[in-house]
Amino acid sequence: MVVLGPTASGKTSLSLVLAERFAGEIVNCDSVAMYREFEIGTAKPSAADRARAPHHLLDFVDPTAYLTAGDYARRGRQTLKDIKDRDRLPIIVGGTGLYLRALLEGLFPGPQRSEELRERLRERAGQKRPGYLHKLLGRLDPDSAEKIHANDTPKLIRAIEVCLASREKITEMWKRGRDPLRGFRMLRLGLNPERKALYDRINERASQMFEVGLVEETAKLLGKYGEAARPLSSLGYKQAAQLLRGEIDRTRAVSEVQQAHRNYAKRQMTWFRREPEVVWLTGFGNDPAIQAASVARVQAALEKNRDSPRAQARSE
RNA sequence: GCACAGGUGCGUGAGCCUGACUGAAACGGACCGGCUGUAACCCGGUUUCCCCUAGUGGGGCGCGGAGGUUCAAAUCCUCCCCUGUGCA
Repeated sequence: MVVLGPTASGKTSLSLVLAERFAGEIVNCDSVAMYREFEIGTAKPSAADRARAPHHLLDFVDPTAYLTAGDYARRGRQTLKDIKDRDRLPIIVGGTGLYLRALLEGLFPGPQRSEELRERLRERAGQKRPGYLHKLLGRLDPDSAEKIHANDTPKLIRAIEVCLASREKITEMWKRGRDPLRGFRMLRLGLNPERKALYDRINERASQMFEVGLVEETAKLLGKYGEAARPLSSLGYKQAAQLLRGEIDRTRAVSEVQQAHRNYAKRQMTWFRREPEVVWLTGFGNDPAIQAASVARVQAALEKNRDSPRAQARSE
């Protein structure tokens, strides 16, 4: 099953209750929480939380390494399979929409990133006129150029990269479809608290992060890895680094982190609204009423699953 | 209480000198949306005074307040209110 929702909606809290109740294991689906040593800014579950259920795909990437949606999907599927083989319930928890989609529905079968190619494209784009990349893609694959906005550089680069590396149009590859996860009946629980209340909680949590040492953690990471650590540019760490460099003061840093989290939550909701078959719950995951409703949903799904012909065939 | 700076849409803040092209740049916010390997990234849109019109369009109000000059004012003039800084 999946527990999804915007930041600060209480996913961790709900998932732990469900894990304890249904012999579950947590599979993280938050892109930044996968990196080691990024603790405070990612609101990772505490040691006490982690003792309540096994956690997977948390803290497994070196801060200087790159992890892509494709890497995550591959590892995630293996993890899900292992949990299932142990006869436990996998509970995917997180807010990174693309990673969740990559895990459940798969990505198209395209080539992996090529740093050299990207470097060259970026360099040339810097020298040429603004519309350069878009025009280039237009020559390689007019259909995809039509779909990607001329200003969206990262997506243009990926499309060009795919076309060049595979000597095929990316739209042709898309037509071949994805490779969805098989062998699971998914139950998706979505947390959707009232916006105003969510924003209040986000503000509160963001300023709390500063109180418990977000800036100190950032300083430590900067000292150890320099700017090379990928997640240093993500929510919270970015502003803490600006504070350390003296570009902004503490008050400003706090309010910018709050703002960034609010904006992020908004975008997450835009993404999740398109997620298929989500059972939406209007409230926070730590709310007992929401937890009770969730337990009931999971219970019902499990019973239905047990009665299904396939499950009976398996048990015979 | 004397001197100077300033009051613009949800916010910051252009425009004011050199009046018409300004319902008001830009950046933010809020909201909506997109995003198939950097995704806590990246990108797009709407909102941005009220009324009439299916729409093109038209009318009114509007840049602290009240008047005035002018064919025409956020922009020029007068007075008033408020804010900040300097001097008493």
